[in-house]
Amino acid sequence: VLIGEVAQRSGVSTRMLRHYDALGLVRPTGRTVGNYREYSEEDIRRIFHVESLRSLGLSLRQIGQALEDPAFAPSTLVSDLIRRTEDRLKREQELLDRLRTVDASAPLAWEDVLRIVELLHGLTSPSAARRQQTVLADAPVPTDLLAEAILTESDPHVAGALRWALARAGDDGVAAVASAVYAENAAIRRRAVQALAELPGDEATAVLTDALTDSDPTVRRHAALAVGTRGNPASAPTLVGMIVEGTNDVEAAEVLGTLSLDPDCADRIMALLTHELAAPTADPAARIRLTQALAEMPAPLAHPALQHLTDDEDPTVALIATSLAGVLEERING
Amino acid sequence: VLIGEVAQRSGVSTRMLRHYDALGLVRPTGRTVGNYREYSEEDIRRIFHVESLRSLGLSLRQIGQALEDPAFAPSTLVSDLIRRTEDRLKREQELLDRLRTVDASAPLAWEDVLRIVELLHGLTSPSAARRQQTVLADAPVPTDLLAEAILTESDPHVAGALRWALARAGDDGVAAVASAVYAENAAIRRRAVQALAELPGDEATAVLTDALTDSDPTVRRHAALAVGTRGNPASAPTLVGMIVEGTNDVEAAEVLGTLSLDPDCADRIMALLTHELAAPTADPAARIRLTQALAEMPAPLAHPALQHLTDDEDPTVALIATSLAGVLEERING
DNA sequence: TTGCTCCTCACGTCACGTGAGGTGGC
DNA sequence: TTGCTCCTCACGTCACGTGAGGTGGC
Repeated sequence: VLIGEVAQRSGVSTRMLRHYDALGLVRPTGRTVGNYREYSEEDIRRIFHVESLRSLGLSLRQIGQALEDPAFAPSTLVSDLIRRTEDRLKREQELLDRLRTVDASAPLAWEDVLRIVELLHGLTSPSAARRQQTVLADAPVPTDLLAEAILTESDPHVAGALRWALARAGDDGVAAVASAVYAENAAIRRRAVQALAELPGDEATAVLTDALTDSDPTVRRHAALAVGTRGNPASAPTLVGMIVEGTNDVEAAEVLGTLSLDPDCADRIMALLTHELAAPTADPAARIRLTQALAEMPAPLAHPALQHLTDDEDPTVALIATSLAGVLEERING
Repeated sequence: VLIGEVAQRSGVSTRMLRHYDALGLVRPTGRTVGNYREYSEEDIRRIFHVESLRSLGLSLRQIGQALEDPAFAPSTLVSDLIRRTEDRLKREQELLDRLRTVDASAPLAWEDVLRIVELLHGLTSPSAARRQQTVLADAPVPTDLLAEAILTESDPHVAGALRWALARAGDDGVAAVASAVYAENAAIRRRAVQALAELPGDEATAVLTDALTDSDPTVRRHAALAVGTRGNPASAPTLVGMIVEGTNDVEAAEVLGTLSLDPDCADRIMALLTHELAAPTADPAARIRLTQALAEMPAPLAHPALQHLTDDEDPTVALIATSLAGVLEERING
């Protein structure tokens, strides 16, 4: 079989078949009288083997070794190829993300492209200081970049700066992070809720209210503090739970106090608090925190409850209740 | 600033800085008396611009144009880069899949690698005939490759051959496709259920029973036929539904007949069938199919029901009921 | 004088495509 | 004779690394 037909049948160009010959990869069995390369069926099978190995990303040199050297085992090379391919895949994915971000900014000139790329480099720098500096620089960071950065930032200071910048950016900040409240990754949901907590407006409130039923406790707690501050009593059970568990309990108690400016709501919160205080499973430290939380409630409701706790069987609770009841009395009388 | 310091500050090798100079990309502003390249701060800024654009995948030639030619707009090039990157990403992903499959087969020699790659090419060939031929060839296809192919095969004939090969492969076939019953993609779940339907054993039955509550109706129906055949009465409502809707109704009726060999089950199925027949919303064609299905039920139960339908207000139903009741009488007496 | 940095020129990498210039078989 | 296939040799691609051989400033 002459080289042209082999090329047709195998899909390998005549140029490459000659190259394989020169490298010694596939030497045609014979030559015609006119010095034409003459391939046997066995040669052609070998060409297909070469192409098979090429489809796995082996270099021609590696293919040569694989087909010649019996001591050259596949295992090491294959796992090496896997590692390298994973690497390239990751880099290509990062490149694509970068390109999409640039494209989304609809640059009119290459200067615009350079601006975005530099911002991007700053925001994804391994140095937290550099990231911080990029956020706080004079050039405002586009909202979508801020949102993206917020959802992946692990350094608390930089995260704070990013949230501040997002809040300053205005209305579209909410839209940019809102969808992340429904992300699969809990860490992303937490960051989204923290960012939304600092953004005003009904839209943010609505999404935060959704987050009250999140599967992740930290998300629920961030949402409860934010939503409670905005006057939604649906946050009350989570806030009481925070006091019981001792996570951000002081802040939670304050928010409950704010919510209690509404009389109906105050009644319901008092019921929750006294229920937890009376629970047989309540641990002493939790009962102390609950007692302290009562002081944030409206005096007419809190005072009788504290009065009742002054002869609690836990002496610490009794002591705190006595003290707080005194403070409330002064407040009422003074 | 001399070239060495520029290289340090920018991270670009002196070799490349000279190359940029030769290409005219970044020409250092001056030369020292000793003919050393002398870069200005402006030159260095330009180097960073070049690196920014390189991080987007532009070639040096494209960077030259971008920085020189004001008419060379980013938009076209950027979307072109995106398209090419998506392409490469896809190819890299396919390569990685191939490599992982090869690695999973733990090849000891390159011949083993070649075998797997050729099977893989055969199974993913765009030609259905080629795929079919690969499945039916003498060399048995490893179970995991069969499973993968089954879940993506769209040609019904090839799919049938794949399921047949999987059933012949023995026990680990179930394990290989079972998890796909919980895949997100409904088409994959359908294929998994169809494959499991042809596999014997309690494990397959358990997974198929799970699929009875799938959100996709086709998945539920395939599961109901399979699970019903294996004697699980939980499939009955779906099977009756298939008769009402006229999808695979004959087969569904047969399976209901088999289930009715158990007297308790027969009573429940009769209740479902007569309930549907009496439903005020039942369409005429559905009532005909339900009437026909009664003939598959045990004669002592089916006969009175058919007798009652002989004076149905739908004359077609009445006619069929009369005829089937006659057949049953013959069967009872004969 | 010794190290160091810089210079230019040029080859090698890797898998090819694309000629140029020439020849053999129908 | 004409068109086709084949031959060898060799340059170009693209972003580099790595010399060789030489020079200027501390």
